[in-house]
Amino acid sequence: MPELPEVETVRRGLAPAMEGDVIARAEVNRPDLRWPFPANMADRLTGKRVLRLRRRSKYILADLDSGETALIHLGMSGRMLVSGDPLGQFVHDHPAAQKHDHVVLHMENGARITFNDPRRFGAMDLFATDQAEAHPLLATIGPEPFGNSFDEPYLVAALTGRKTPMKTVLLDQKTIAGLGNIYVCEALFRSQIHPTRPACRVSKDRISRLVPIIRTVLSDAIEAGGSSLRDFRQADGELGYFQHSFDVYGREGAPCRTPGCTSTIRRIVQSGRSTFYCPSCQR
DNA sequence: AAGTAGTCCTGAGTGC
DNA sequence: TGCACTCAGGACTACT
Repeated sequence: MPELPEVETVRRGLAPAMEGDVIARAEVNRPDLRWPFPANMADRLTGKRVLRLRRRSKYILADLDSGETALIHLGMSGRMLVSGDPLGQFVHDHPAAQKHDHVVLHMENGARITFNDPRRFGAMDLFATDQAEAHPLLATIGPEPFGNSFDEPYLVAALTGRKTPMKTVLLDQKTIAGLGNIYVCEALFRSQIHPTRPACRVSKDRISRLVPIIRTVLSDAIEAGGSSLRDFRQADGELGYFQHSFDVYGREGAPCRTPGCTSTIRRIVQSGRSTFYCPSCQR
């Protein structure tokens, strides 16, 4: 469930506890999540300084002073807990270990980072920093929505000739990085594009509107995540999925919020996933 | 090549 | 109360 905004919120929550500090000890409680952890992961993390935390799509990347980069993917149910931060940004004590605490990073500064993931769709990997762009998980990912290479000409080219439904195309990480089921539904609603419409049959005008709409949908959510971050700092330190209000996602049968529209939100299934949309507003 | 279906996993929710 | 069942979904793999 964590999509780009949630992952960015997690990255921002981890940064003050990790950037510039040394991993004093890495506790690895199982051999794998979705895939086996890389060989000797605990040893390769221990004693390394985190130079910076980056994000690419839905992946968090921690560049280490060993020349390696640690990749963290939250999958569907992954959460991060920050506790015991001596800088006072996370004021609570270390909590008792929970079920599904798979990896715990003990920082030299006293902070503790706990990666908890009940469904184990998450992942971790380690590789040479200068090989990051060639990593199989990162190599085929499309442009970042906030990057310069995501613009109208790019999106027009990416949609041209594609008969695939718009919903499916935007969910494809090769088209654009970081969108998941929720924000695709929201972006299509705001741009009034019907989710089943073949990509090649969306007008250039609508496509050009879609570019800023995707950015706004995501930045609104990041802003909401930022406010929940401030709450986390006072509360339990848990970083992951946050409450956010949606126009269509999860609102099957509820009234459309477009002023003057009397329709109710519908749910259909596309390639095995729920799509929510307004049958009147989206064409 | 492009598109779809199946797969992994656990917990929450629902119906009987 | 408990059991069986369905659903959630990111992203890979294996088909058509």
